[in-house]
Amino acid sequence: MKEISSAYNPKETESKIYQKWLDSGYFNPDNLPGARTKTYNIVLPPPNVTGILHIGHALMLVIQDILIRYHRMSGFKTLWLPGTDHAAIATQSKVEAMIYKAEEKTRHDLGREEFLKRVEKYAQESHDTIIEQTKRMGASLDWSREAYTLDPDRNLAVKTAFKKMYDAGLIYRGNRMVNWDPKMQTTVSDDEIEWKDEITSLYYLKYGPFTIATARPETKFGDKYVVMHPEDKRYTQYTHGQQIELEWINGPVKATIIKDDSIDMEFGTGVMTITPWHDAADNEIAKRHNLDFEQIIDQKGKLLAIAGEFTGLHIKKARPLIIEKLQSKGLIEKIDEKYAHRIATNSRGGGIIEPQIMKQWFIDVNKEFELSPEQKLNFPASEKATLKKLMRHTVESGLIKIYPDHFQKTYFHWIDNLKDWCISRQIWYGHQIPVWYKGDQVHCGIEAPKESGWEQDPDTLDTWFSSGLWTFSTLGWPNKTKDMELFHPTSVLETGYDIIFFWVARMILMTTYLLEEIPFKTIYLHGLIRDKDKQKMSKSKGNIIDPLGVIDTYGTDALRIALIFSTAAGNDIPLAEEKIKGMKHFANKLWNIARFILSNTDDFETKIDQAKLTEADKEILSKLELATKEITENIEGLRLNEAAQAAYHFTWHELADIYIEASKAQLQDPELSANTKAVLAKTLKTTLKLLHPFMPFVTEEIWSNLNQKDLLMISEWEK
RNA sequence: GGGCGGUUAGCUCAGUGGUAGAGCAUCUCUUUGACGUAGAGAGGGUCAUAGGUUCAAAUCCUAUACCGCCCACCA
Repeated sequence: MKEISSAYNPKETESKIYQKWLDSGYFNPDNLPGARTKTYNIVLPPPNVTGILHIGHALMLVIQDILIRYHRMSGFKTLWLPGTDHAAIATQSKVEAMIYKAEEKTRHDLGREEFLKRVEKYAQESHDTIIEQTKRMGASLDWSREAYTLDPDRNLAVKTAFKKMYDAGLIYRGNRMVNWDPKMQTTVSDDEIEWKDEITSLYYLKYGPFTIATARPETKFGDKYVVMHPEDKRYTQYTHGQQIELEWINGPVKATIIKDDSIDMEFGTGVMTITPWHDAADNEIAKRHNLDFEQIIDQKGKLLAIAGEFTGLHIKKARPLIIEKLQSKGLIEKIDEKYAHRIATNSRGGGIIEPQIMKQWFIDVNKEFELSPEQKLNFPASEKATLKKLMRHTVESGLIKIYPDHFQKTYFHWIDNLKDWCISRQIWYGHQIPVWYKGDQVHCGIEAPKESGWEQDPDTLDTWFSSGLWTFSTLGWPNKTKDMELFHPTSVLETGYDIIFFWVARMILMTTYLLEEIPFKTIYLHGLIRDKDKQKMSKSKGNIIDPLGVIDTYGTDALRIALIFSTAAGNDIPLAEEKIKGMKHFANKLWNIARFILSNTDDFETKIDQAKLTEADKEILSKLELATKEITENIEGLRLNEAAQAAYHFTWHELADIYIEASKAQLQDPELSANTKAVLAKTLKTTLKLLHPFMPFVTEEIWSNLNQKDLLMISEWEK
């Protein structure tokens, strides 16, 4: 027999095998042999260029690679399309921090052009790292089609999409309340806000005859509306619109009584004053009653002229001084120093959110429009569409299926509460808004106007605007390409459930409008990986399992099957290193099964003689057929964990424990020897195929010893 | 305040109507020509609790308890 080490060595094998796959060209569907009329296609959720590969990426890559390899072996024209995301705010803030640390310079010190050069350099390096790491997972991605959310092709798609929506009135510019991050000097979307618990002081202030409570006295200068519930019996003497004179921070003011049923009578005194410019809830009340909006705080977090003697002070510094003044004027009734509330922060590395009313670009989710007669959404022709309606319709009608299905409710709930999406950001790294101004004129287009004097809007687009186009911008849209024709809509969108709002919903929004079809037929949501204490993995907690470290110790195949083995869709996964270790044993077991069989036969093409089958032979062949059926059905049904368990169980407890033991005696029997070899050969070959999607490296390596004419990765999955 | 998920072996998790499973841990045996990074075997579970449906429930229904997550304009 050939000289094969008794222990499987993943390190030696993996890079060699991956290169072999690359050389074969089979990652690219155009190179796959056979007729292949059916297509199967997944776009990789693009990892952020700033990041390094974490265990969540590893899980995503494994799930998708299993689906891809299975379908490739099953005769589909299979495309898995890779790419990375420029993650605008996250990337910019990271580079800004690095530059400030090294040179004490801000982006404004460097200027837009120079700063962007720096960001691009960083993004490029970071990109190379994460791509190398992705390859180590064994991902069979078609690198010839790799895309970047900020490259020229995607930029064309973004501009085209923007223009189409602008022309249809679905994108508008307007003054609205936004989440302003004074630290990064940009707006942030609702979904990018992270709420943090904080203990602070709650001040009870005397506001004329009332007592109002506030945690933010520095916003109170402009308060001239006092709001209470219309049914609050304590305040029946006051009427809506009534005006009263009272002494306030900087002197006497005239306050107006407003009755609004959004007021919680139980809270404090049941009375509050409002700050429509700087608080979302107050803003809603003010809009309902058509009240005045006054800005108190500027974009840097400093108080405006309305603050009188405090003008120009930063709110942080102003607060104690304001309290002092209120104290001296006798306007403070009491202070609750242990008031627990939540503050909004920018989760992408910025500061505390200060709501502001600003001129921004928005996508109108409620504006009605008509779909073309060619629409592939089965949306009733009699009805006017809105983005919101289409988002709901695609899932409700079953055009798009979500696994596990309870996430449907989450999805609907989010849509029902969806407000217009603020898409402009005041950062520099990203797609610049394709709108130019000249005096009062506005031009939206793919190219800048030819005449001089036009100036482009300096803002960039929310990173999810470009991500929302991902399923088709990667296929060449807006050009009419062969890839678009073949591979859209995509088969499955596989991602973590934490990203359903950010991304999944936005892809549906963009695709249903721009293409009038669905972006994908199935959404498969995986869970979040947590440590054994169910904590989210994060650098600050120091509980990260580094997939690359694990690969070095146990091998990629062990990590892959460990990740999938006990992972039901949508469930969080506390990953224990012991499981990976156990799966390393499994890879080794398979290796030695192959070694045993290889030491007994060189010929893997011999036909099995049905007449000579022993009971043990019949048993293993029938179990093999059963396992094949079970694994196939489970992969088709997206129960990858059950498929993996079935493959594991068959290999270890049917093939190794029972049949290989039985075969030892049969091999000694001259009557049975030849046929036993044929059964062993057949069983090994099929087992390798069954395990290949889960453990591609070790199976391909063993396969290479079987004198087969082509790679295991394109061998036929025999159902 | 709404919504969702979880509670199964010492630990971490699979299992969704029909005799309870995996990895790790524990114990015993095996240095036999596939495998000592191992194998064979063993112990260990009233499947959170209480009701209900069913011939049959870890699995379906109802309630309770505890844990966790998401959403929300409580000053």
